[in-house]
Amino acid sequence: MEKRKSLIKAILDTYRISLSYISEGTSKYGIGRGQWYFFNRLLLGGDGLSQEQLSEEMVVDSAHTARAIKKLEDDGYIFRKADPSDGRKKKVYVTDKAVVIRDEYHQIYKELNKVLTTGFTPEEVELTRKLLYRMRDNIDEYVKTRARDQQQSKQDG
Amino acid sequence: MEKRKSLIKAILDTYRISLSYISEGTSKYGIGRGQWYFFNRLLLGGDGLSQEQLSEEMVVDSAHTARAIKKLEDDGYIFRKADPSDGRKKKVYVTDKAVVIRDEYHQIYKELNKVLTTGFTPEEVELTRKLLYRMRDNIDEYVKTRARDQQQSKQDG
DNA sequence: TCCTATTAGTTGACTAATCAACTAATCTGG
DNA sequence: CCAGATTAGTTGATTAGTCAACTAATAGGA
Repeated sequence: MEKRKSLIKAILDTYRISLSYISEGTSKYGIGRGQWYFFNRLLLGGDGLSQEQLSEEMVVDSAHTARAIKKLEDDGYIFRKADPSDGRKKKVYVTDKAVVIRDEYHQIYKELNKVLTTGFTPEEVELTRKLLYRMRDNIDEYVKTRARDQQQSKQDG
Repeated sequence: MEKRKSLIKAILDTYRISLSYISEGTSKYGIGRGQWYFFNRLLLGGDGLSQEQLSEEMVVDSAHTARAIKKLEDDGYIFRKADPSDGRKKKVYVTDKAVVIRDEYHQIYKELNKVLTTGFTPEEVELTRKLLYRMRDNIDEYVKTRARDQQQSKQDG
């Protein structure tokens, strides 16, 4: 890993430093490093997802989702409702307590975005976003395809 | 966090998925999710750093560095030598056991890089690298400046 | 229908990472 | 030189996240 050459090192650093920034901002709401992205998705991106959907979208284990969602529920930010059409599923919704802090909470991420892209032109910001999602989709596709192939070869014997 | 809009979400996803890819590759050496980046740095980027330098460069707590380095030491991949010029410091070096697997180990990251940048032109790869490090430096600078300011205002009363 | 396979969620055990408190060594100002 | 401050590293307690084993509900095919 030569210095300033590796893509994954830049991603790792940016993730770690951003996380310390975020958790400082969210800690006053009692929301920790393991919950902010769930809360974010539900409060700013829309609620009513099942835990399975959340796990898939957040790219984390369902065990972690269960515990993170429980913490947000205990803290009064979300509630869960059994899905009437499927007794296994629990759909997750934000409470009024969450809605009240929405704009204030959103600021943390708007500010982070501003810090990350300091000195970027609007075109550079958009370009960065596109390149990042292309990388994200590349590795996602690769890992999923490999998992499918392994599943297949197991079935084939 | 609107879908496919957020920079931090793309970074988070890419980090998580890449990590699962990496740990699958490194696990056969007994190197886990918490050690690969230290080992990478020492084996591919040069050894002889102190734990403090490693913590700074990897952007992790020194407590984690101590434990990760201890694990790599227990597994025989690295060794530590007291710095003769400063009795507090322990410099970290890779062992022969590590050097032997270098090329093979390096492949994991070369392959990851290839997967991440599938469909990228060489110019796009270079551009991505530059944009990522600019973001990394932006947030790093911001967090460090704020830490300094807080330190300052504490001293001033 | 009923038997099996799959899916959603939970729990326990483990590894990863942070924060705070501590020890020992070094540095610095008087 | 020496007393107080800083630095490097360790340890304990806690939170974050994964993996495996489990329960309960659903889906699907004979």
